[in-house]
Amino acid sequence: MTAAGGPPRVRFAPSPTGYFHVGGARTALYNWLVARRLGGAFVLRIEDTDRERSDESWTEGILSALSWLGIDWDEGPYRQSERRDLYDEAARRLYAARLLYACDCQRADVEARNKDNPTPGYDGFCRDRGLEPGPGRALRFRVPDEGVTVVHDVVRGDVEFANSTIEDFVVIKSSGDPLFVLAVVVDDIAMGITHVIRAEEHLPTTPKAVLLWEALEGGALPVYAHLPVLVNEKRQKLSKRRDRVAVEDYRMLGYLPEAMRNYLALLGWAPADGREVLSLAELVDEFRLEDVNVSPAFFDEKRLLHFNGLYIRALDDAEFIDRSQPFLVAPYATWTDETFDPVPFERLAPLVKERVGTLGEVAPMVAFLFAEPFVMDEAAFAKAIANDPGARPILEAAYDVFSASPWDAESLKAELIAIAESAGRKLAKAQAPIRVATMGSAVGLPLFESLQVLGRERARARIAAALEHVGAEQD
RNA sequence: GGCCCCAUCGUCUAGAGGCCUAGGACACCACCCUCUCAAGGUGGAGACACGGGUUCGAAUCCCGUUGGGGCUACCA
Repeated sequence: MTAAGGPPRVRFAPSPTGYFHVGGARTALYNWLVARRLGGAFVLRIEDTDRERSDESWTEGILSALSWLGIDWDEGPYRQSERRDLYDEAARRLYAARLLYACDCQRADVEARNKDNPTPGYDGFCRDRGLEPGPGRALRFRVPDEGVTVVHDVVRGDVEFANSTIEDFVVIKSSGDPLFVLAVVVDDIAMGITHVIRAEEHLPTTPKAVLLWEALEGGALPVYAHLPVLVNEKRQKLSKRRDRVAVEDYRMLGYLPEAMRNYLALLGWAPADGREVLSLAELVDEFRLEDVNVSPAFFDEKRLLHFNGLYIRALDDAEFIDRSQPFLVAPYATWTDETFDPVPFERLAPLVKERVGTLGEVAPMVAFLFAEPFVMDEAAFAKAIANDPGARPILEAAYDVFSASPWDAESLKAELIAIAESAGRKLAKAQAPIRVATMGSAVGLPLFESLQVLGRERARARIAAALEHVGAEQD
């Protein structure tokens, strides 16, 4: 029987042993969606029973990443390191019921005995030795020799494990510290968890959890849901060491949390119709654990980028300007506070918004306005000016005409069209030298609006400088 | 090796026996739009791993093979 009826209580239980990656974020999201949809509770629990590898700074990173994603918790964060008494008590109960036994086997001994064993794992050597618990002795769970343990999983159906294939697993280390499988079950029971939603990699340990849950008389088993793993381009499970997929990295690159959330939600789940852009409210409303896919999904940054662009363009101008602020200072900005001016930025912002995939791309696009000294892309200069014999007359004409022309985008465009005509070029070809001379790049924001904001003096000064530069090179 | 999971375009997926000549999206290609770059529009190429069943009929159900993945710690 599984827990049913009533609002669900779910938990997200990361271990603070490294940076928070997108796989964990997806798991947290799915848990959160289940809780919010059914009016349940989302419990946050830090699984730091491994004192060697756990570090408080990783916990802080997890908390901040969750907050950034808009995933809030109703209880916690609990820390397993502070709940030691509960695990000790559970172990005492299990030992008293003769479900646990002490073991002093060393790994090497077990392996030596298992040399010819076709089904390796702990061989039960200490099962009936009657060793007293104590320092240097681990406590193992006595797994039934026969029968099967079934894991009822909403996404995978029933998964059966023959008890004969489950070894007598350690529950308390020889140091006396509890092992995660015990801590998890004790906590899930104590916290009234109704749904255990986690990554597929935990599926093999789930029968052990079920055995412990029953041994501890935890009542109705939780509903299990093992989500497909997220994989890299080589189809391997995303790993903190191998793959650069920290949520924090995406945040720093200028991804929007709502875009990340939307993308993550679609990794292993899709709404009934073909919609892909879904608001948080829609996600909460439509997400169903039963509809989660079973096969691994590749975390595709290209697709994430697409979603991010969509979300950025959907921002209204004022919000875009507001959200860009953190990305207009170092290390994104190549200028100093003294040379930055919010007014020109805000005037070009609507044009910037249409052209960036991440907020991290904003600063480079407007750097021509603020960076001192002005930075020139030498390759673009060579192509559009130095190696183009027609560039000089165009620049000279622009330099002259711009001295008196009305200074607005429309007039500037008209002037350049006239210059292009007399140079026998189309506007697309004629604008290149001016663009490179004034903006330092062959690509970027629309030229005329940019010139208008740049200002007559600076525009002409840059054209003059380009002329001088090309003159020097040709001498 | 053992246990377990998975298998639709390169990628994320729709598809729950006839609606499939397999739909959408990203990426890719072409064209249109266009002051560059984007964005946008139109079109194109691109998949049911294989073999057996079951059935009047299978991408959908069953079995097998192959392939991929996870776990196999006194990590989580």
